[in-house]
Amino acid sequence: MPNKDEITAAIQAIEPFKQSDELFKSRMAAHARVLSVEKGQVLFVNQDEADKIYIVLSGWVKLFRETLDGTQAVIDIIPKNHMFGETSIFEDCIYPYSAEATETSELISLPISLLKDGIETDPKLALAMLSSMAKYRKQQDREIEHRTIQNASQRIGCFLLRLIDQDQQGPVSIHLPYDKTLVASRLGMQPETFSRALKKLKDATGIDVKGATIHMDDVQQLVRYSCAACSAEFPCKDLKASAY
Amino acid sequence: MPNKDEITAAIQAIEPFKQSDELFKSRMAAHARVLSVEKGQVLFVNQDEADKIYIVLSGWVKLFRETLDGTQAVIDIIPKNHMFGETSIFEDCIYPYSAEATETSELISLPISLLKDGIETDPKLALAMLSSMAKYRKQQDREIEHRTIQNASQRIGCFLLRLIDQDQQGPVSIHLPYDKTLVASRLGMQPETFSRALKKLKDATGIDVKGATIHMDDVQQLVRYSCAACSAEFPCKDLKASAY
DNA sequence: CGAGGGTTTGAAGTGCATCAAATAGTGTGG
DNA sequence: CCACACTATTTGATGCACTTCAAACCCTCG
Repeated sequence: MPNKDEITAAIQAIEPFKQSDELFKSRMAAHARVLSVEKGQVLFVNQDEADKIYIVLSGWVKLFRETLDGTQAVIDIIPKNHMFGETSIFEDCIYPYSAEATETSELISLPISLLKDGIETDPKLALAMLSSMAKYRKQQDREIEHRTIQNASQRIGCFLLRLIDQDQQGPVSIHLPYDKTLVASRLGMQPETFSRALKKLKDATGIDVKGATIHMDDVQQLVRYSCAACSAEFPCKDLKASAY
Repeated sequence: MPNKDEITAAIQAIEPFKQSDELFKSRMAAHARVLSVEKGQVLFVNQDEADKIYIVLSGWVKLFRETLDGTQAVIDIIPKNHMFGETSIFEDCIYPYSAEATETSELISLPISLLKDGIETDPKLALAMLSSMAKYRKQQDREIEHRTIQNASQRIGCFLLRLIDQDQQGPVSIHLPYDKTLVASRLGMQPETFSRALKKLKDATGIDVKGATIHMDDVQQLVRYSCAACSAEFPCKDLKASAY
């Protein structure tokens, strides 16, 4: 169970809050509630009235939307020290997606009204939010690009590259941050397709796959394969934020 | 050739500028430059240094990125009275995409520094930008969803629905805003696929297609077909902004 | 009328999804 | 420590959706 200091630290770690008013942050910390959730627990569903924002302390939260027949589209998977639910501030306080813990996780929740007030009264915070929103937008644009021009194997390769410290030279080991099934949905493909595409990636680049651990002698093997079908050049600096 | 009043009106029409300071807007108007561009003319390319933002007065501008081998991913197609290039403010003033006129168009350009200053000094403008950014983000989220769970025909149907005044009852006629080839790329499919998928949509819903004009007796025909594979219900209010 | 671009059609191939089933891996209680 | 139950992952077989390449058609505009 996190104590006050850890809560403060978590709030401080959120990108747009870093430079913001200390008083504002301490007010947030004072109103924070810690919650522990089990795997599969739903935090809210699409179109719910939004009264809280959440910060992930540990574990992972999947954001998604689904159709009446249950087909679902994963929008994002939120890692430790990131926030979600905040976009609803600009949308009549309605969550634009559902949120579910993908494993046992610890979160903190904060009243959304606090953040809303903060943004409206502290111009510096508003600017910081703008900047983080713009960054997110860029990621989404790239996501659309990837799904348009990269095939399944290349998308996996690209995903792996974003898990690496991008300036790294020489041999690298990567550990998948969560279930292969979840990675697959994050990349917009079926688990079966993921499995086969990973094998294809292995044959094409010579990477070494053992369970959830992937090893390669040189990052360039992957770069050549995946970044060929992308408008950006490796290292794709701005995307590192999407990593974990 | 647009005169001063038309320029002022165009600036005034941009969503985030509507409520902003009059002085700011007149300063913008004073610095505005009108430019006429031919079909195919490139305004800037991905990674160019960004010194201007643009507003479309007439015609259409395609935003896209492309890989070394020329494959391109269309990010958006900007209609009249909309702005583009402004996201670069938050990204070291580098354009994150290329821009090309898809037909003879009239634009105005504004120094990006003006907008940047405006956002930093006028909190109201910053909030308005935040709000419009959030709206755009929502659209992009939905775009990803569509490409994940809708097939080609459903995407076309959804696109058509967004061209309609969504509360409309009874018979409707729609005219495609631009080339079918361009619509296809906007929806992430090949022209051939578009052609065949449109025919399939016609067979499935009974809509009437004549060249670029599409007629139907009842919008519900399309709604049943397309919105089944979407997490949102018709009318999808917030997406109307993406229409034209 | 002819040229050229936009659009459609046909034929063939590829990639991914789907369904079904086998296998590997993990945690549980005995 | 083993056997069982359950889940994650892989594999196989098959089908459908979309792409690709090629060619025909259509429309518009000089």
